[in-house]
Amino acid sequence: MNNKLLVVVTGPTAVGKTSLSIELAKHFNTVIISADSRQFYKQLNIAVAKPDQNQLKEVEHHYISFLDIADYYNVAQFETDVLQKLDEIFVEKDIAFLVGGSGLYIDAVCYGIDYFPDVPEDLRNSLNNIFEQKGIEELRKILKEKDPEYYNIVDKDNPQRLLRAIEVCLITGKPFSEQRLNEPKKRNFNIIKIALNMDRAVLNERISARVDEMLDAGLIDEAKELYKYKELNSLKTVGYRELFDYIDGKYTIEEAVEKIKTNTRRYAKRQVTWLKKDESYKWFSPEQKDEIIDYITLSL
RNA sequence: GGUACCGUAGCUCAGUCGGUAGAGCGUCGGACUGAAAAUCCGCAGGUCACUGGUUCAAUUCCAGUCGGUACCA
Repeated sequence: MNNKLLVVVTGPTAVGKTSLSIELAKHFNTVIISADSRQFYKQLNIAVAKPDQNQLKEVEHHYISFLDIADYYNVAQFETDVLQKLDEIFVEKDIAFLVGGSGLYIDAVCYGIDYFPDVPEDLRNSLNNIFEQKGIEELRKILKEKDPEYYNIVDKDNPQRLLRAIEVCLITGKPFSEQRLNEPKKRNFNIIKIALNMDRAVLNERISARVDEMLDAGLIDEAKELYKYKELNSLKTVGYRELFDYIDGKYTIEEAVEKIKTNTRRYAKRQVTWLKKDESYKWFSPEQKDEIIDYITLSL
């Protein structure tokens, strides 16, 4: 353990993570690592509320716009990448910020994630085909046979959970549950974790206002440009999906905008649910900049 | 002013041949180890516009009042 410090700054979407973290990074004269799984992609800009050019100039950011929307990427890769990047950063700096709203990605950096081999694309495709043709009951049947222990605890209504467990069983030849150690890994730096939140009604208003701003900034045009890639995983994203449906004539622009707002609210709620479970977060209002600086300073 | 229809959950609406009600959406809560801005689960919520009448019993039938919509003047 050295005396280096990673400061996590997270919270629901639209709470004000970006601008606050830039002020914090400037104050501590250091860099920001993004933990926003959709800001990774260079073609996604408006809907994912990426920091703008000026903000990116003010503070050095890592892991923003470093992937193509067609690239395959995952949490485990992120863990590896960020740990390596932190080694580089901590040569010069004593402190770094990890900022974003993707809770699973933050946890992978802080606690690690169990190792599993990559899944060949055709295996995932064929399992998806089984699901589409035979339904979820078939997935349950397969998993029950391959890994009865995990079958007992898994959410049996959730196709992604079932599919993932089956995948791992098939590529490793061992039950998923056996390989899921779920033990926090040791890090050679200290970590403090800050979560930002505010009154839900106020947050919901901010979400609504931000969506309107995105529309003014040209969100519809951005969606039209990306329409041809709509099947990519990276485009299964709030703000694009709803507009793709609008382009398809599924609903009016007004309906699509309402759906973006609703889905963003739901996303924010899921983020808060995830964070509340982790008691290591220290909660602040985004206005408590001075208190946050004091809190970080005490940990240095 | 007249006629017709309507007024049930936050919204859109179902329903009860009279026995105090439901669905979708939203809200709220939750799960979640390689799709995570993804995926999945759950709960709550209604003086059935108001007042009176008939009835053992009215959200339901009747009358009036108020509000809305359409058409006629």
